[in-house]
Amino acid sequence: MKMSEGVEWAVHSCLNLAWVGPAGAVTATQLAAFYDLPTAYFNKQLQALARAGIVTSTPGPRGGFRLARVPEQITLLDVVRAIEGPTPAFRCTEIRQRGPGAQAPENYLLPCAIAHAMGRAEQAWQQSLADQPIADVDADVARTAPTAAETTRRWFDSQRA
Amino acid sequence: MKMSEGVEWAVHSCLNLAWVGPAGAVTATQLAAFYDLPTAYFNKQLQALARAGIVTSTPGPRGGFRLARVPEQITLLDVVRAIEGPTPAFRCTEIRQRGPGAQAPENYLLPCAIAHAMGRAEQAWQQSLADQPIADVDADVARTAPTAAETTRRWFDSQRA
DNA sequence: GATTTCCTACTCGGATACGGTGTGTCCGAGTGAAACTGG
DNA sequence: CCAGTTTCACTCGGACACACCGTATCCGAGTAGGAAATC
Repeated sequence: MKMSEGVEWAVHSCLNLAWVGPAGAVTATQLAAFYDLPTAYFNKQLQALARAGIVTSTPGPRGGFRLARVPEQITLLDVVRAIEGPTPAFRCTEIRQRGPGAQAPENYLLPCAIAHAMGRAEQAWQQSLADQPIADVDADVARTAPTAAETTRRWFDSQRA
Repeated sequence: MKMSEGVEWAVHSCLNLAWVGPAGAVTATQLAAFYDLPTAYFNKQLQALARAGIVTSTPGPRGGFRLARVPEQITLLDVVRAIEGPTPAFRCTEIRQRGPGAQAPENYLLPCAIAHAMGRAEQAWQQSLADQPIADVDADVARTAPTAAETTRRWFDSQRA
């Protein structure tokens, strides 16, 4: 069970966009170049964020991406679901109803106990993600690497010139 | 991010083994036939459980698998980690240290804030799994489908004859 | 009849192919700005 | 000098290949039990 690599890129992009601010749009090329990552694939992930309403995209010259909301209102769950999709990790295929062990359909009105337990765990995971907005991650970065935000902002500003 | 299908099979197998009891070993062929699933692949999952010390395997005629511990001491986390492996879903590739945005290595002594936040969520997930032994799932099944345990046990007994 | 030997059938276990999803890349549609032309 | 028009470079957006891991399968090593031969 592995999470898509794009999630890491997306969260970093949200942080970068938050640091740059809503004034100017940042292109996918610039965001990819900042980490030396494949441009086109990076763009693909940003499109997913745009579809989810996390960032807004403007085409044409001087276009690019910018945050659609303030960092306080973008949770990690939003970003993860935008990239990974809404499908839960554990998918009950109802094998209990298959084979010679199967009973009458009336016995399967209640959900599978295993799926129930797994769903509970996943809900705990999602809750933890939902409780952490991008702003919180930003605060953690400000505490552990105080110079990162300002340095990043200046680099993107220099690219715009 | 999807979990391996084998997890569902493994948990069901643990429940079935718990219902049959430690007296007689159950073969992979029987467990697979019970749900009408591919035998060889099912065997592969059971091997993973055996490597993790969740079940014990005995070769030869009258051989098979049986639970290595009582259901109270087998958590869902044990089963999931046995099948999925210990690798966490989110793997930080440290892209923050790549590209022109990289700073001096001394700035990266503390762990990445994003990986930290993701790790916190995964820990909540694992904790929820660790808090639910197979015995709890068994109890839930006994509540929602009281006849399942006894019916299953009888079917496997009939196969042994 | 009891014991030893051998054999056979059955089990798990790891090594070997196939397919689907994530990964990576490409080119086209749309847009805004800048340059050019005419008044 | 100013307004209108044209052109063009730049952006996102979706459609197109490649690779790796999960899925599925097969055959071999090992073992227990039973049958046969011997005493």
